[in-house]
Amino acid sequence: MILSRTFNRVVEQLDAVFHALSDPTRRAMVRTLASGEQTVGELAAPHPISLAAASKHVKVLERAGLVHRTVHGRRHVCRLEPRPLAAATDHLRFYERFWNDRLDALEAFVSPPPEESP
Amino acid sequence: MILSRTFNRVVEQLDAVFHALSDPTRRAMVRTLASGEQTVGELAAPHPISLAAASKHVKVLERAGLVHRTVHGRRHVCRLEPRPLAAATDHLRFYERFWNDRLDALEAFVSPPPEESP
DNA sequence: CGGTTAATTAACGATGTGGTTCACAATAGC
DNA sequence: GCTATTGTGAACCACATCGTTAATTAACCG
Repeated sequence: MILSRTFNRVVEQLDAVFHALSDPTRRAMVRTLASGEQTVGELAAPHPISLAAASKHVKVLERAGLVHRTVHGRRHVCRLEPRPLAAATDHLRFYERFWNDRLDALEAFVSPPPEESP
Repeated sequence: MILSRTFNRVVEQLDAVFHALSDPTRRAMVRTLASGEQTVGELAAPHPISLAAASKHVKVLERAGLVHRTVHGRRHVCRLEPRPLAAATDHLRFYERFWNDRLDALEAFVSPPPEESP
């Protein structure tokens, strides 16, 4: 019961992380945050959207656990949280062997390697 | 011009891939496909949804380039395509060093390593 | 041929998304 | 204290999503 609740939390977290990353503006914000903390305004600046829209994006990132916010006076300083990114990467890494095999097979098909000497 | 169009295609592809992965049913389908080809019906079977709903999910995966479909008579056989997964993984791997550093810093904070002998 | 099976398409509804504008709260600074 | 700055919240719009059911297409099979 507790286990299944925990499982659900993990699944929903993954949902939220992938959904957060499915928007190019938010991916750009994450990239920006990788180089250091930024306020909501600074995150919004490079994008042709209103501050209110940017605020919503930040909230999506926050809900996904990708961003942590610290309020300093009237400035909201955002910091990138590494763990959900690591979790998402882990999830994809599950397929690594699979797509290595598949891509190797593809390459082998395109340019077959020389036969071993019999 | 051509370059920017190409860039847009890549960005939209990433959008589509992350969006496709943001749904737990679709992630489960992808996992299933990692163990071999499956028809739409077989992909639908484990999930408590109609075949029509599953068909839509498959279409989303297809649009993201994650799945390739081969029609054999009335059966639509789906195969996992590795490249978009590799692309998404690459995108996340950009942050790998970042979150390694951050997690190391966190761990160091929680349990400081012994001081070097002075 | 007729019936069954596999899958898509269409139409609908509830809900979510991404954007806007405007009003508001709270802090900073003169 | 007044004003400008920073950010959120609410209301709204157009559109996408995820599910349903019902109708339709296409292929297999007895």
